[in-house]
Amino acid sequence: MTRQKIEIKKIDNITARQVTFSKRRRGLFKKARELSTLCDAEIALIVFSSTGKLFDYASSSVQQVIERRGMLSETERLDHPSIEYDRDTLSMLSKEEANKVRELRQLNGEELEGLNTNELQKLEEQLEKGLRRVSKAKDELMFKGLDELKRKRTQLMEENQRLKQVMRNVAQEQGQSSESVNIGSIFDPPLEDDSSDTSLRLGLSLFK
Amino acid sequence: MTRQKIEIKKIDNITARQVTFSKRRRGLFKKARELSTLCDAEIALIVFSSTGKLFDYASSSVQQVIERRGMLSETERLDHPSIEYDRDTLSMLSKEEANKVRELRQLNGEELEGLNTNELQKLEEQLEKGLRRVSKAKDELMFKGLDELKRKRTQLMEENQRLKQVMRNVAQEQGQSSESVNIGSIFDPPLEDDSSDTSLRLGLSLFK
DNA sequence: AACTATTTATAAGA
DNA sequence: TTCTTATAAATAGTT
Repeated sequence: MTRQKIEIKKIDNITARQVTFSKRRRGLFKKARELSTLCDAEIALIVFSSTGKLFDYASSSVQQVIERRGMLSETERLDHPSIEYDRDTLSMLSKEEANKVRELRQLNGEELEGLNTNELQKLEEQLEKGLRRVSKAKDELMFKGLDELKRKRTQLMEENQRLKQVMRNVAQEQGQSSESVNIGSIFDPPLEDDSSDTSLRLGLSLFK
Repeated sequence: MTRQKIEIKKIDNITARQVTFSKRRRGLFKKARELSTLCDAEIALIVFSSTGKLFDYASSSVQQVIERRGMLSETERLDHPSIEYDRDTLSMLSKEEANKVRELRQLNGEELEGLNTNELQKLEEQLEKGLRRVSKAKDELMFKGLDELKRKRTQLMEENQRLKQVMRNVAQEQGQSSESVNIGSIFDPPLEDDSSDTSLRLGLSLFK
């Protein structure tokens, strides 16, 4: 590709091969990153050198991409058809689907023998559909829910501390005097209502 | 990269993004094939477009490469290109690194002209290192930290509820009688130790 | 690890 | 989509 055009076949010379591997590997990973960034694609790239060394890259995580791929049916993998997904119903469906998927996975071969091919076909479709939804929900959760979770956790810890402090005050005062305590105030700064925390619940439901 | 140099950031225009995806995807897969052939490397490449369409390539089979990767120990997988990382400080590092990476990515050509080659080289190395750290930190967060946060939140909410209930009891009793309240007990059931949890792995097994 | 002559990839436009 | 083309980027062979 430069000083001289090369033929794309295995490089015999070991040193030359390693040099080329090193150069081209960098180029390949760079291209993968660029594609991911430019086009908002989810990418996993796994490379083993001829010496067995592993190099990998993923826009999200290798595990996640592998799992996502695993959720597609064989047909989908071969034909790579597009999958459109409905963001709006995602959160409601994810828990339900996750449960369904879990149940289905627990069915073993023997239990399935009672079903006919058509029923199995439907079951499989349902399973795959559910898995895809779960996968997408997980994507959503991971990229959006985490910060929210952290915030919530901090909030809870703070309130917890407040509550404990008030309890200590109460205990102390009960033990020493009869001075009244303004207990009502501890209920005042309520936790933000959970209903505003859709993505959090969505996320959590996946892992239960 | 031609008629005009482009910045590596998400392409806003949908049409342009799809065109670029299509072109660059071909390029990426070609490079992957060439690397595999020239250097006798085992490669798997999985790409999901932003519309959810799957494209994949493997020199052998995707499944085989995934399995081979899965056979490596976690240490081998995490540490391979000379990155050691500290689990305990990971969450702090990841944000810091993410910021660094973001800043570096935002530097455009003009800003970089002031730096000499050596400095650019270092900058690039730093960037790459940061990217790898961020990627790994994300893995960790996603697969371990999330569940931890979730559990913590649940625990905190439960304790919170307990505390509030006791407070209500106290308030009620103070308002009605002078019967003593065993306040000490509310400090008894401490937060469960974090190290014993396995629910995340159970949950994730759904996806395998 | 650098250099550089060429090939290759590709952004924009048709 | 496909092609064209000017230019940026990658890289094979060299040092």
